[in-house]
Amino acid sequence: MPELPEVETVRRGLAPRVEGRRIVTADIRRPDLRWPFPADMAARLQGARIVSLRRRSKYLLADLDTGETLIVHLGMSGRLQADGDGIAAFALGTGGAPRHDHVVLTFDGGTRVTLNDPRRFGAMDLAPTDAVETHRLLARLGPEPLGNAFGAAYLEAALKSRRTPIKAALLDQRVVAGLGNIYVCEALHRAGIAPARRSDRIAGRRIPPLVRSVREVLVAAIEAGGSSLRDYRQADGALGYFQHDFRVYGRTGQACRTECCDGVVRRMVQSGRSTFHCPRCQR
DNA sequence: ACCAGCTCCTGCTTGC
DNA sequence: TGCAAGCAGGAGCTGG
Repeated sequence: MPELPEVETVRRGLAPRVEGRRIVTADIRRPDLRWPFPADMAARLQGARIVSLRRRSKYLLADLDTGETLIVHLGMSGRLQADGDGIAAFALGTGGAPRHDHVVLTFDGGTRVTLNDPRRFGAMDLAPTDAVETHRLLARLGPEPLGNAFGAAYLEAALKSRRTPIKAALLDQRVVAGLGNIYVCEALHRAGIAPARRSDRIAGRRIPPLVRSVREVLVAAIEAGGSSLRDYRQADGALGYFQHDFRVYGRTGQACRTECCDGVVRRMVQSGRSTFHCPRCQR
């Protein structure tokens, strides 16, 4: 599913098409995704103008001129795609109405934004803009990995009290918000840290390179338009292409891409999730 | 308090 | 070829 780089790519694609635009119709085609929508969501959206489209972690936040913010999470398989203002609609199905188009917003000027989510792990909710950070889905999120609050001092303190493997700690959204399985694997590989290493047993001198690796892999992925594995597409339907730059993710049995390392990428399972790593250069 | 495992759902891939 | 099990990028919840 979309991790931070994918959500940011979608935000950048959508923002110029929806900011300043008014929602003419909100077609809510089912009552829920992971959780029920607010019963009056359509009424609260219709007529509202989107002032700005922001991102917090993996959440898209559309601030409305009504004083509310629309919160969107794409779960594992969610897509948000725009069409109707000159861009061709991305072909989702083979004729007929595409399956799993759960919410369709039509804007003045003709732009249409469709939320498609086969697995329905996604979410949508409305909250007062001035209190959106305290919404139950956002309240416990850690710092943005690309923001100033995420640095070596912060991360060292956060890891010191945790006995879980570093892989699990970086996946924990309370530690740092926005990383998922792919980018944790990639960041740990770039930092040369073994995914199974206990968080509280990582030497202090190794923390700054880890922070740097997290930032580098996210920035590179955003520049590449995200990673397209199964479901993910950019807002205009285009594929991301960072998956071609993976150094470990999904590369079981292939050569490690670290310079001068002759290791082979291995897959293991940590807390039920696949971890890809090079046992040779990650310690 | 912390942490591992389960769970929601659909669909693609893999192996027999 | 057909079928069923396994697996997938998230994350809240439960129970040890």
